[in-house]
Amino acid sequence: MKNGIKEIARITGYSTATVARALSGNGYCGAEKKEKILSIAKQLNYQSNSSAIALRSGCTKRILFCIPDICNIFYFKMIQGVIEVLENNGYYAMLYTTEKKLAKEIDMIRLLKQKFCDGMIMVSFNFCEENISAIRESGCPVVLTNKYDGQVQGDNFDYIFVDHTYGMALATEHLLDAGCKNIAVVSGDVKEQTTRERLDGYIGTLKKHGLEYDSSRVLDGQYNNDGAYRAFKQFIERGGRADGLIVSNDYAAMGILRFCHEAGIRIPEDLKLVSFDNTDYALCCVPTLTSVDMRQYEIGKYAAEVLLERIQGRKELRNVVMIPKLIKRQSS
Amino acid sequence: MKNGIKEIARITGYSTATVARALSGNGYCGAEKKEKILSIAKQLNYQSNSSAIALRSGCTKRILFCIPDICNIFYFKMIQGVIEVLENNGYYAMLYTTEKKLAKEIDMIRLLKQKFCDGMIMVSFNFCEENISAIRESGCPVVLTNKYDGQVQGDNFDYIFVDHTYGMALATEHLLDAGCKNIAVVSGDVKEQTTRERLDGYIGTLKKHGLEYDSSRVLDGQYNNDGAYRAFKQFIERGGRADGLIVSNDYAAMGILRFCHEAGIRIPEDLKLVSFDNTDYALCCVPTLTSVDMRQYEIGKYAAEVLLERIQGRKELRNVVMIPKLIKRQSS
DNA sequence: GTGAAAGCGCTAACAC
DNA sequence: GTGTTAGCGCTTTCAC
Repeated sequence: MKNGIKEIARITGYSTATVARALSGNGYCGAEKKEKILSIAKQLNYQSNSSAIALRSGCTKRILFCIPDICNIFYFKMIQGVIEVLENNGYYAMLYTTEKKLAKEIDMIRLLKQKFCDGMIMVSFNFCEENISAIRESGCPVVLTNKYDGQVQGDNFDYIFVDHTYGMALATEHLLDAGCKNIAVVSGDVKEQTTRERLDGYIGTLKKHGLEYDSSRVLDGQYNNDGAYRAFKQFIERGGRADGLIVSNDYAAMGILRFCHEAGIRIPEDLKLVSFDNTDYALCCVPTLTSVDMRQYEIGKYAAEVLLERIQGRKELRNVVMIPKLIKRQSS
Repeated sequence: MKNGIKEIARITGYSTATVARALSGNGYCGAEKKEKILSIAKQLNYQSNSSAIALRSGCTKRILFCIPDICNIFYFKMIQGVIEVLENNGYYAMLYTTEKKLAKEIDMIRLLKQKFCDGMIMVSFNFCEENISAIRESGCPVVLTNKYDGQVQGDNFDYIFVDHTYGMALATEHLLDAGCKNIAVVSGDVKEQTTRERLDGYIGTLKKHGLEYDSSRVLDGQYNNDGAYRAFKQFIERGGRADGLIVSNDYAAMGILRFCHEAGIRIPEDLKLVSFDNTDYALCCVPTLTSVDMRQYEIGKYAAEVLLERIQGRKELRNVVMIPKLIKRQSS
């Protein structure tokens, strides 16, 4: 069953060009012919073929949005930001998860190169020689959501990022203001860029206040709920003491709340808690969580805007840095 | 800058057919020629054009996965189920959010008709004449994740669903077993199919035990956190009493936990709580939540499998019903 | 105003 | 083994 423009042309006896003109509204077509064509098209339940249009026009009107993990509340607002901007500009967003795997990232870049999409927004924890050079080779518009220092003039990618160091400084300052003397941190693997950047903010702030940095107070909670629970539990059981705690994200903070409940540690009386991300879940906790808003919505929004500008032909580099914001609630 | 098969043929002096054979591995091509072709292809950074292949082959190797709301933990495991199956079969899943809007659903069906994808999995709270007839007209393979009674032999869609009535019966039975005498429900709008199906399970179980159904104990919490919080708060403040509560999902249950904490209602001592969905967040709460697993992972998995079978040519209808499972935890 | 024809990049049938 | 050619469905000159 084929029912393209050709078929309508055959039935009506007009040329394919005329049919195309009637259907698209571009170019002239007599009123009578147009009516007949539209009626036949409706009857045949005609729909244009998106692959043919993409092939012909060289533009798909879609963009690829790669995130490490779709099952993570952190990305909710970022996704919304991206989708809103694209939708307002007649583009579709296709979501893909890379599961933090380089091979999957490379696969997505390959897809991009195959003109599957007009551009890509990529969230990754590991921008390295391999994926960056693949992005360069693709020659297609790309926006990264991390800082990337090796960018050079003429590159085909831009980046948007949030200042993790500053965010951590905000959290640390806040706890110091609240009178905390021993601030512990439940974070992630220091091999990750984000973890290191945040650690800098923590150490820097302590130093600024003339306080000593004690590495035994910095725990690896793997950015997740159970990891945070176990890391802090172990810390306390080994005799660690803290009156302030900074946790990598709201989900992990829920693990801390759970442990503290079991251990009889009162929040905020015994321990003041600050987490990151300021997701909707920060409001659902008992107590509600003080959290550093990492501007996810704006990241998504600007990433999409910057990408569309590139697609529309901008050549100069464009990078945006977002400033985190501390939202105070019951937990501190 | 064009660098397709034609360009490689021009440079090497071979025919496009030979180049295509060398690149795809289909058909014969002399070793020497092949080597030269591959080397030039690499040099030119050649990648096949996905639109051209889709146009030519009539098959895109992608499927559209439409969900009402991507920012909802309920869908996490369903998404994983879908992605896993598709990935194992060489397909890509494209995620789209319809925001519970009929117009967006219709738009997605239009995309499907435009051969944007080979098939579609659609989650909707509102299968009606309009979207179902659009699906029929599309003639493309589709799987719905709700029960749809109007299906007829020859239809191009299948459905997978979970028995909400049974799930609600499980929850109600469990609370009755635990000794509850007054079981309240925080659910959603009865205009929605799901809400009505669950209500049937609640009323049916009460009746089975010779208990009276009191509609004032069934509250509309809009399936969300704040809605549940406010609905239950109002209920209690107006003098409502309950020793058992069934909440529409884990996220909403967190709103109940928050209210109970404020109101000094102890869980499970004063109020036994059962929620739905059994997401990871049920384990993060204090206390951990008894929750009815709605088999989201399996729904996603089977939806993808059934869809692929359709794409591969199955003509008979295929419908699957999943049985929910109660997972007992601290809250009851 | 309308039609004929070329071509986007690829593949497959057929010829040699 | 390799080349020629037609055509997937659409758009866009260009000619009439």
